Amino acid sequence: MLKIFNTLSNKKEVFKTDSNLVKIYGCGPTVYDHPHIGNFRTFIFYDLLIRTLHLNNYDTQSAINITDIDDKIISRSIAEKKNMQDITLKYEKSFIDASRKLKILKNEFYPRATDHVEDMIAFIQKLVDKNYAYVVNGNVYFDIKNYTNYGKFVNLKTLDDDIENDLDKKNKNDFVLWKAWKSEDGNIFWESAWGKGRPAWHTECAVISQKILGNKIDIHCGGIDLKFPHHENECAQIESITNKNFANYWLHSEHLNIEDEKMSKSLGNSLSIEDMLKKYSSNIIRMFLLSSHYRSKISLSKSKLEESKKMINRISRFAEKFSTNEFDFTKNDLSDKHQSFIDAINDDLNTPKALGIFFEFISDTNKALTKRKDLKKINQESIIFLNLFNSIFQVVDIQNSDDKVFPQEINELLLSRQQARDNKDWILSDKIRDKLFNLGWIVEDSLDGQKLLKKK
RNA sequence: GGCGUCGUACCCAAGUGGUUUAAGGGAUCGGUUUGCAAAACCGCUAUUCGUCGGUUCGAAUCCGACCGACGCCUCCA
Repeated sequence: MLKIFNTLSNKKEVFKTDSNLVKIYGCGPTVYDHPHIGNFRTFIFYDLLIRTLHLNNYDTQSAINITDIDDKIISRSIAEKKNMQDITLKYEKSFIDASRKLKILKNEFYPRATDHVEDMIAFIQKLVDKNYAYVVNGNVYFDIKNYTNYGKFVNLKTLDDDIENDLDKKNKNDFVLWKAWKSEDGNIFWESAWGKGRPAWHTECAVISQKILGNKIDIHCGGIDLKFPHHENECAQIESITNKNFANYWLHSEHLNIEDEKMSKSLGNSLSIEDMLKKYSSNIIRMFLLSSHYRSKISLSKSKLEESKKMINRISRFAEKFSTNEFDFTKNDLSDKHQSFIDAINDDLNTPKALGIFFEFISDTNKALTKRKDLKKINQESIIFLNLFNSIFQVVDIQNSDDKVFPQEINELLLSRQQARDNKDWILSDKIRDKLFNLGWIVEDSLDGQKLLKKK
């Protein structure tokens, strides 16, 4: 039984659908710059969610939107004297590339805002017709006073009512649906009944999600900072028209901090995922992100990344003990240990707890292995667990037999080292070990003879 | 200012009323094993969960106050 924390109710709820196909919409990147590791905390969380649904035998259909209409993109395009597309396509590619490298399952849809502007205009017109929106100087605003359900994610009392400088708006928290063209926007605009302009962010997501996934979305997710006002405003637009829940479950992931501060491009403390991947493998980054719960803040630190690396080493060494061509499991073979791992994941995606259970299993199994009894059973149970674990975490590269073929030179060194060992010539044996190390190989002596590992 | 989240060992991090006199990982030190290493294993490291009160037969877990960190209320994953 899968439970997830629904931000609408602020409670863990049992996940229910009337269809086996779960539709998920995740707010994606604004493509004006390279995505950073904090952005990817959220995208890895989406991936975790989808993998967990698959573990529970659901099929999924998911979309992550590409926000390619935005003030920052426009100002950058003007400043750099480039076409808007030259910028957006570059950073969209950067996002997709990093997603692939981080082994994020491919979503069915990556819709761009620019491909749906006509629908947005039609949608805004509907809101205007129904009196939920008003037009001032070519801008269109949503009128929150005309929509009684405003305040799903926020306590309205906390919002103050001063209109301050923005005299166009009736209420301070009215939000813009359509932004009128200004001279700074250059030649970037779309024609509409209200004049030249462009759709605003909240409308982009609202329209795209409905267009791509239909009006029955099971899960809508995003980073915690989008809860208010972005998701509030999406709900207001859609639900004022449909009178139905826009999405049944809203999931929000916490931030990644750096030195106790939120990582963000505007704070200037961001670290691009591209640069991170130069220093740390995708496995390490995944492990780092998944070893805390998605609703807790985490801090980026070198020591934590090093720790993640060591965790992966421990798991990889464990995995190497088993014959890998049998990596296939059926649910019928699950033992209590496997089940408690699944239970942890199904308890609101509790990856740290699940990780603890898996490590406990590794430790127990290593103990059992030293006794060299029940090897067949241990082998099977371990292979199943490794596969189960990896179906969620995806941090172990299972070695296939090709990796066990070593270069000729290395094989010769191994052979002569074995001869030296047979002759109890420890000095020569150690010399060859050092030589192998310098060539990038670690040799270890076990009961079953020499074992060679590639230095990482 | 308003609203909210969090504070668990040297570090990271689960647990959110009794089966926990607090999982798991990292680190340190000692030991087993090994020709020596490495890996693996064993042992040590929180009678205590920010502080102080309260509720309860019983609290890290509920309530209150205080202290500290962070987030949202403006663009943001």
